[in-house]
Amino acid sequence: MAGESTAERCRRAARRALGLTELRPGQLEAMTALADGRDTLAVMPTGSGKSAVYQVPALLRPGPTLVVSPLIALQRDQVEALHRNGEAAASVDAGTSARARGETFEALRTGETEFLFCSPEQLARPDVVDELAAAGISLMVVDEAHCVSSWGHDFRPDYLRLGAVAEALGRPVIAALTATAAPPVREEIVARLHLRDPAQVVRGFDRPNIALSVRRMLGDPAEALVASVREQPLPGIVYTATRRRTAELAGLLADAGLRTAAYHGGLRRADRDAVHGAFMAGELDVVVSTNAFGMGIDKPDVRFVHHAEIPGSLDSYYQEVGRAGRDGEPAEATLFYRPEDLGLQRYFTGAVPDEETLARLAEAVMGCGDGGIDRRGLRERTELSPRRLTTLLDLLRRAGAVRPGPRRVTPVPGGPDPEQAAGAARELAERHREIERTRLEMMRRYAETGDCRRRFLLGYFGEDLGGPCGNCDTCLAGTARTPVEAGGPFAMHARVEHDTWGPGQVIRRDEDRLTVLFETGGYRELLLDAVLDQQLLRERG
DNA sequence: CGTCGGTCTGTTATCAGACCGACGGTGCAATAAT
Repeated sequence: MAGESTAERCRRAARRALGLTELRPGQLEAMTALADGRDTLAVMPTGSGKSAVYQVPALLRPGPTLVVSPLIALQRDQVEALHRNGEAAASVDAGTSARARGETFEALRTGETEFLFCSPEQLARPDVVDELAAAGISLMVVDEAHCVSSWGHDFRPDYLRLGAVAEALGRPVIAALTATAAPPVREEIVARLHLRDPAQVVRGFDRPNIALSVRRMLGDPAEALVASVREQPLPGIVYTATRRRTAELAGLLADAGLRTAAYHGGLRRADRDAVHGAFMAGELDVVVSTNAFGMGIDKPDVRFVHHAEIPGSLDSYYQEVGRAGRDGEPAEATLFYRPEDLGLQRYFTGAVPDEETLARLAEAVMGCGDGGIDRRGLRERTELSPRRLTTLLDLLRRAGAVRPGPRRVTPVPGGPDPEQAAGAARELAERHREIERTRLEMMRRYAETGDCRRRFLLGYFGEDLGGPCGNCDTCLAGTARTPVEAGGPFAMHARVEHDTWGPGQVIRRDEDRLTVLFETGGYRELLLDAVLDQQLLRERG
């Protein structure tokens, strides 16, 4: 229809294909940007219709849609949901037979299938990338996009290759979707996925119905935690830091007469599914879990989320807490805090690759001349696992030494020699670890603050809650102060620069101190007096 | 980085404390044995 605006076309498609009569403002904004061919980063809470954000533009744009999703279970859920709407969708994973694979790609090429779901690991296979390139993917969606930042560096390094995959696919429009991402995580998603001038649609992080509190523990919190759960409306989730602890706490809760189960990544598939299913069906009062329990759990009536140990960042914490009270009714989030527990998280952020291995790898690439070497050959020569190889190659790439392509890895002409490259790569890894440590440090400050917890948390995510929230322990105890007047030097959100940590932004302002998020230094707290006396910061326009 | 469990040690224990090493989360894919 000539003259019809993109937004109007999105509304109509949403109504016709998905039966959505109302669109939320953020939803429409993100859809419209994508339908107009603009890369988009959408940060929207679960339950705000993130799927529609990519499905509507997918239907409006010619060419099939690739959806990258971290869990096979999530891929299947989404495929089923699309089938229920009468849309053609499929997924491909390691369990897909060669024959089914062939048929799926064929259907994608002919336009019979609109949506294909797969993991980042599938996209590390050159044959899969070739098939998708032949199908002419027009929209690439990265669901749970915060995984790029939280998993890419070590656990699932194929997340780091998605930007290169997009290039190899002829650079379709990219949609990055997530429920939780603090400003530096957003920046990393944009950079890693090579988003070009993306529309950023960020909708409210605040979940005012969740009461926040921290209980400082001197000894083992188990007893206090069990007592607290017994007084609490059910159901709920208890997060622990180790697998062992899930069984221990689940046992204590069972002794207290609660229907409870332990959950972690080491359980057999069938047991995990059984716990998940029982929790969703309302047959369990409490699931005691490691951080394995989470993505894909969208149960509206979770009444509490307790943490028996501190998690590694506010990003993780808020993601886990966000599983409470999705129905909007009152819910509780309590952190049982012991400073000793920070040690485990410090260990988790630990390892930096050694320079010798990096140099050996750099040497192996450079010793092959300009034509480079394929990944298989590199694996044989260096005896590194595929995962390790991907992680190290990414560091060497950022050090300007190598170009890791889908098949071959080539040296950068005129780049640094292996020793220099290894040194630079190691430094990048060290810097990343330091930033991780500052994120843990922010988690600790949340646990120890006497100020309004919600204001602290939202400040971390880049939002300014005007005054104390009235629904956290510090507000109820009366220790939460009203925020310092805006204005003056180094106001909230002011752009600043530090000699060592480079450019940054003020993300929090207390009476006597500033918290600044530096691009290269991570989160740092600076005493205002010292800042003024020693001129530690300069304000930038 | 901190905890846990085992072993060692010492003006000889029905013992206490030091010391040491192992261990700790998230899932994909691919493979081996039925």
